[in-house]
Amino acid sequence: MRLYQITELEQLTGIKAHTIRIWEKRYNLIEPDRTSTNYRRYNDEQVKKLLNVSTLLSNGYKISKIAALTEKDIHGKVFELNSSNNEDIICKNFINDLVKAMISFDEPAFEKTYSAVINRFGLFDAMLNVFYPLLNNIGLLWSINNVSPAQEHFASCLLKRKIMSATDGLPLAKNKKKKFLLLLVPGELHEISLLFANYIIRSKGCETIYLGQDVPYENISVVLKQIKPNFILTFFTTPKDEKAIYSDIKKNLHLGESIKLLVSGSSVTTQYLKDKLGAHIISHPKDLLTFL
DNA sequence: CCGTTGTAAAGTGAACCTAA
DNA sequence: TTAGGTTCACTTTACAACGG
Repeated sequence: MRLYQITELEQLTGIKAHTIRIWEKRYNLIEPDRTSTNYRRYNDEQVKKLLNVSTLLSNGYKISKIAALTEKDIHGKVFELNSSNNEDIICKNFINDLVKAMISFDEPAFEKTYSAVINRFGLFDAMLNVFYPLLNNIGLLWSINNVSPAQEHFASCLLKRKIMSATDGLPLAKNKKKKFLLLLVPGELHEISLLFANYIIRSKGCETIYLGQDVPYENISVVLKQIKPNFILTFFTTPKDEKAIYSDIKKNLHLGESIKLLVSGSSVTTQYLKDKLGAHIISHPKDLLTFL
């Protein structure tokens, strides 16, 4: 079983490490094992408990009251809350449920929550309201080390599969005038946003050519010549400043006048690429919808 | 009834130490 | 050098008690 350090717990639950320690001290809320050097190490059950606690907390329960409850009571209360009607709370509960399923590699539970989310929001709003926040929570989109812990991997693989099958279910492109090429350049590894963008574009009836991640620059040139897309959409999520991104694009991507570049991702926060390359900056999935 | 005061709970900040 | 641990003191908030 994987053990978590307190900062990871902070990430997963959104509760400050300091606060977690204080709760431990004042209420014995969660008493983790310690390393030989006295560092706290939390197990899956403890993470789940804290997720439940955070759910109750955001529903107006006092920490002192929560701390007095048994594990079973906490579970019961959280279960009741899932039938509440407040949008924010529902999202938060969904996210917590998904994190819980994820850390215990519980695919059926993940599927169950996934279906509930989709039923409620549809794929588009589910992505915005639940799955992006989830991925942010687990540090996936902004992860610095490109080796994801197994649980992140598990969750992102499931999500990818879901988006792909949703995309497959869409009718074929009707609008042949707009052809999009979607890809990630070498070094960019987080494919989910790209898959989601693919879904959005396809759902608007436009044609897409999906190349996925880690496409060598030589291959891109070949594809460009052959299929002549109207637009290229790509994401930059690995931390890198925009000047470096610019020079990479300038050096490696030879776009003619006829191809418009669309860029997005957490590393693209300014208008720099727009000024330098005339690129269209997508800072939110809704921007993409507007663009279409 | 309403403003004031007291108090406990909850969370935060800072200092200082040790481990990684 | 940074992350994590402990402790104390502080601020903020909620709420009950009080007195006019």
